[in-house]
Amino acid sequence: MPQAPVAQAGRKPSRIQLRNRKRILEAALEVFSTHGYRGATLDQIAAEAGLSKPNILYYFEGKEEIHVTLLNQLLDAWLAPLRAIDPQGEPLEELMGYVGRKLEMSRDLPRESRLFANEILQGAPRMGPHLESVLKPLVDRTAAVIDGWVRQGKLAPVDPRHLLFSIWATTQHYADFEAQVGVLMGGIDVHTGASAHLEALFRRLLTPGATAGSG
Amino acid sequence: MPQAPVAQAGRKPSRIQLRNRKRILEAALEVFSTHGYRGATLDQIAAEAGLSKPNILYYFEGKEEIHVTLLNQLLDAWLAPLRAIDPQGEPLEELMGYVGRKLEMSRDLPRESRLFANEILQGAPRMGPHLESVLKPLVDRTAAVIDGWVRQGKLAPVDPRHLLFSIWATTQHYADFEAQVGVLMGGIDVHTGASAHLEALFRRLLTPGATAGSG
DNA sequence: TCACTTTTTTACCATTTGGTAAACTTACGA
DNA sequence: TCGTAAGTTTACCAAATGGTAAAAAAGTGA
Repeated sequence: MPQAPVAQAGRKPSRIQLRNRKRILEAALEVFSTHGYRGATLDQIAAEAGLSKPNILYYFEGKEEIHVTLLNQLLDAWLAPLRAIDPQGEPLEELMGYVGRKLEMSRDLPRESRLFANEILQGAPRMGPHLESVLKPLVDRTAAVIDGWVRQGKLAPVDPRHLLFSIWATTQHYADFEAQVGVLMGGIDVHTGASAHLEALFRRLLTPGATAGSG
Repeated sequence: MPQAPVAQAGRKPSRIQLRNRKRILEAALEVFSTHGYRGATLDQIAAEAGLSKPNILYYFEGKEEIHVTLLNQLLDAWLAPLRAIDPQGEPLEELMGYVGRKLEMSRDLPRESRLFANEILQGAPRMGPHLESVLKPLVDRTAAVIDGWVRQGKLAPVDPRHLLFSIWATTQHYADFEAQVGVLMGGIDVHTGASAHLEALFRRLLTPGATAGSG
């Protein structure tokens, strides 16, 4: 038998298999995140990975499998900071810590951010189920925690889901819209300013006390 | 002479020409905004516009020209709310009005939002110059206005550019990440909640007074 | 109605691209 | 060191896709 679809059947992945699958996924992250699913080609990924196209198809069943593997594999890492929120912790500091960690991820893992942004932008055609089964339960749980904090008076009243949207939007913006941010900021010291700004933005929103808002 | 590139030479566009160019751009907005530049095909645009592919190429020189035309043509509409900020107005209300208008645009013109998001995400390969020549001067001017307001004590201290990033990110998030928002919100009444949330978020940040922030 | 221009359609092309067949090479246990 | 399985390469395809040539079909002013 030629071309045995090593894909995901065998149980003991060899060292070569491990190394090459990792190479391919790394290359695919680079290419998919800059060109989107449709804009990326197997040839580009192959070149980036230092392998031939047929060789790539020896390790993955096709372009789509590479993409889905990447997406699902990275979602866990992407959501780690959200899972790290401690319901027993100090509410304001837990959330501010979350903001800070998300901003750091935006700086350190911009390709992952853009990969997800591309996928969601186009209607999550290859990740819809995963959003339902992984993201939604986690968000529901976190929303309940935040609601509890609000009811205890530890936080100013907020809609937990809209709060999360704001945190995601503002932090990931620096990765996803880097091309625009770069033009407008001259490229210098974006992170420090962003950190101070988001710190103020969310601390003011969440600190309980005087109810700012006139109607 | 066959196939005369009517593209942009002649000075008096006929009624048919006007109508068909409009149809094509509308169809292209639909298709490009959902699939991205590379993911969109001329056949899709043609089908959506109710015209044949060669007929589309009678009105535009190629796929790229359609895309660039759309982008540059829509950028003005997209930036209108920013231009509408009145340096003579009441600072807090000018900015809160801007937030509200941007959120409405996100709700009413989600395709435009996604079109730009797609382009920026991939490094603005077809809009880089326009960002420099149109967006940057406008942002520089607005930043100066906001800085003035801050120095007059009419606003709490903020970095104007990071403020704008936050406003863009939070409002456009509802259009760009609609697939995700839909999963997490069940699709009901997103706008009302978003409006209240962003109102609180930015009003608290910008209202001058006690300096919240411990570090 | 006629001559002429504008618009549209019918056939095509050349490239690109995801994917395959099968030969060939390398790794590795016995 | 030999045989087999794992991995890689060379040579291809078929479909999709951006684009063109040229003829046919409207429009249009005189």
